[in-house]
Amino acid sequence: MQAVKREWQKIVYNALRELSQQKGVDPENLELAQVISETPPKPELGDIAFPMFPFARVFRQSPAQIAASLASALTGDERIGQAKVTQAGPYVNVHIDIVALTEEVHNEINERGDGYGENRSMADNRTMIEFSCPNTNKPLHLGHLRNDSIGESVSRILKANGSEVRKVNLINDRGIHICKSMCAYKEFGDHKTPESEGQKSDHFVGDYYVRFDQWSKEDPQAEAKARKMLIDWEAGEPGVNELWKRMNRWAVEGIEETYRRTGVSFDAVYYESETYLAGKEEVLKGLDRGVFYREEDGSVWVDLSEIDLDKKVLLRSDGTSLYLTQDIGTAIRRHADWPFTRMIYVVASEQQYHFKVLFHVLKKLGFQWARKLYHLSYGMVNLPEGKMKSREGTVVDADELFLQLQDMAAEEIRSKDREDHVGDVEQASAAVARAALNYYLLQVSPMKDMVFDPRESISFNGNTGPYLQYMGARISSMLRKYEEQDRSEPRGRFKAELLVVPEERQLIKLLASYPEIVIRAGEQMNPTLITGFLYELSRSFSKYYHDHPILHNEDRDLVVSRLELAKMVLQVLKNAFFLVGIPFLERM
RNA sequence: GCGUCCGUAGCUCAGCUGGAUAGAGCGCCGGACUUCGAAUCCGUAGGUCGCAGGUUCGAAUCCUGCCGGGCGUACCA
Repeated sequence: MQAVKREWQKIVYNALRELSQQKGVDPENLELAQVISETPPKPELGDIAFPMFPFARVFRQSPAQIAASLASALTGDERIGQAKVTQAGPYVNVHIDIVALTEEVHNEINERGDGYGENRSMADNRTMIEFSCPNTNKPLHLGHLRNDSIGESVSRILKANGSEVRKVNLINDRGIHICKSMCAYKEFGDHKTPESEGQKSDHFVGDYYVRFDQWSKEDPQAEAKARKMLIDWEAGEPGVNELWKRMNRWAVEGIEETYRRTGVSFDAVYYESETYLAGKEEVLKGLDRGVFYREEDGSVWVDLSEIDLDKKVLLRSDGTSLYLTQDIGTAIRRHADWPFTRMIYVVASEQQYHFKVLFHVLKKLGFQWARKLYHLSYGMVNLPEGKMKSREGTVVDADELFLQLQDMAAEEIRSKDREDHVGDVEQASAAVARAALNYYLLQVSPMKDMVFDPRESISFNGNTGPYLQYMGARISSMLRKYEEQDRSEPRGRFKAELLVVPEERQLIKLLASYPEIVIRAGEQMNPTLITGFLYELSRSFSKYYHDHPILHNEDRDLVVSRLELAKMVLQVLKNAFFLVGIPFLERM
C-alpha cells in the first residue's frame, strides 16, 4: 500500500509541475515532500487523498481550484490506468485500481506465507534486548507480565524487520533481599521443600520472604541476621552458599514455569551473582583513569554535572557495589559476549534516572556503543481499586492471575458445549488465557500507566485477545467446511474482479497495509500498532462475512474468490498474532 | 523545589510524518439466529480533546505558561 501511495505521490507531483507550467508558475517552487498522502475520512471518497493547501500560495489560487484542475488533467491520462481521480473540495482523491492491488496482495501473501509483513529494514542491526529481570526471592507479579509481554513482542517485531535479536534476562539472585528469604527459611523452614508442601517452588520461596517481614517486626535480631548472612555469602561461606543455591534453584525453576505458561523465552540468561564483581573492577579502572573520584571515607563517586544532575555513588565506603555498579559490569560483559549495535532495556519508567546515569557513565568510560543504549520504559500497572502495594497484599500474582484467566476460558468453552470441538480443553483454555493477557497488556502504549481490570481482561466480548482468536477459528472453520463439500462439483477460480463490495475493498487495503504497520511498529518499538491493526482487520472481516455469504453462493468463482480473501485474512492474522503473543487456534 | 511522563465520551483506551463532521471497547437503551459456530453483527445516546496563549491556510497532534496526577530525585533494587 505504501508503494501505491508513493507512486501516486509522484504522479500528483508531476501533474502539479505540468499545471504550473501552464499557469506560468516556476515548477521549482514545488517540492515532492509537499505532496502529502492521506486517507479520506470515508471510503466512498476514495482510497488516497492529496490536500492542495500547500500549493495555494504558489499558484495564487484556492486549494479547491487547484484540486479541480488537477483532477480534470489526470482524468483520461494514461498514466493512471484503471484508477480514477476526483476532486472533493480542496482535496484530490484517488480511487485506486483495486483489482490490480487485489491480485498483487493475493500473490504476495501466497508467496510469502508466514513471512508476509517481514522486511529487511533493520538488516544491519544486532539488537540485544533485556527484559523481565526477576528477583529470586519471590514469584512474578502483574508488573513483570507487562514487562515480559512488551519485551517478547518488541523482540519479535524487530526480528520481523530484519534485525538480529538476542533476548537476555538478568536474574537478580544476590543481595540483602535474597538473604531475607534465606534467613526466614533457616529459622522456620524445618527442612520443608516445595515437593513436601506440594507448592510451586517460587511461591514456596516467596512465602519465606513474606515470613521474614513478619519476623522482623517481632524480633529486632532478624535484620541483623540477614545482614550477617549477606557478609557470609560474599565471603563464600559454604553453608550459606549451599542454602543460597538450593533456594535460588527453587525460585528460578518456578519462574521458568511461569515463562513457559505465558510464552516467554530468552537466548541468554545472566546472573547478578556472576557479574556484580565485574562492575566493581570497571569502576576501579575508571577511578585510576580519573573518570571518577574517591571521597575521604573511601566511597567512589561520579560527577554528573555534565548532564545537569548531582553526583552518584558507585562504590560504598566499605567497598561493596551497588545496583548501578553491577549494571555497568553487566553491560560491558554483554557487549564483549555478543557485540551489539544497540541494546534495549525494557524496564519500568520509575528507573529513568538510573538509566540516564548508567548510559552517561558508560559514555564517560569511553565505550562507543554506549550511545546506542536505549531505555524502553513503560508505565505502571494499576488495578481498578487503585495501586498495587506489596505491603497491603494487593499485588496480583502472575500465576494466580493466569490460572484465573484459564479457568474462565475453560468455563466459557464448557458453557458453549464446545469441549468436543476443541479437543484438549486445558490446552485450549491456556491459549485463550495467553491471548487475553498479552493482548490486554499490549493494547496500551508502553509509556502510559494503565489499569488492569481482571474482569474486563477475561471478558470474551469486544476488543479482546479471545475475540481475535475467534475470528481466526471461524475462518479456519469455513475452510474446513469448504474442503468437506461435495468434490464432484467443479471448483471455481479466483477472480480478483469479483471482489467488489466496499467491505472487500476495505479488507484488501488493510491487508496491503500490514507490511508498513510492521515497519512502523519496529521503528517506534511499539506493539500497540500491531494490536490496533489486528482489531481493525478482525472487525472488518467480522462485519464482512456476516453480511456477505462466502460459501453459500451459486457462482463457484465467487465462492473461491471470497474464500481466498478469507485465507489472506487468516494468514495475516496469524502473522500479526505471532508478533503480539496471541496463540492461533484452529478451533475454540 | 528540580527532572520526567501523563491528562481525549460515565469507565478503559486508539488517533500515522499537523489536514475534510475526533474513533473503538465496556456500560446504557433498542434491533438481528429455519442459512458458513450469536465467544457474533447492526443501530441510538454520550466529547468545551485539562485551561490559556502562540506558530500555521489548518492544531487532540508542534511551542510556551498555568492547573491536576503518576514516577523519580538513597552508600535500595
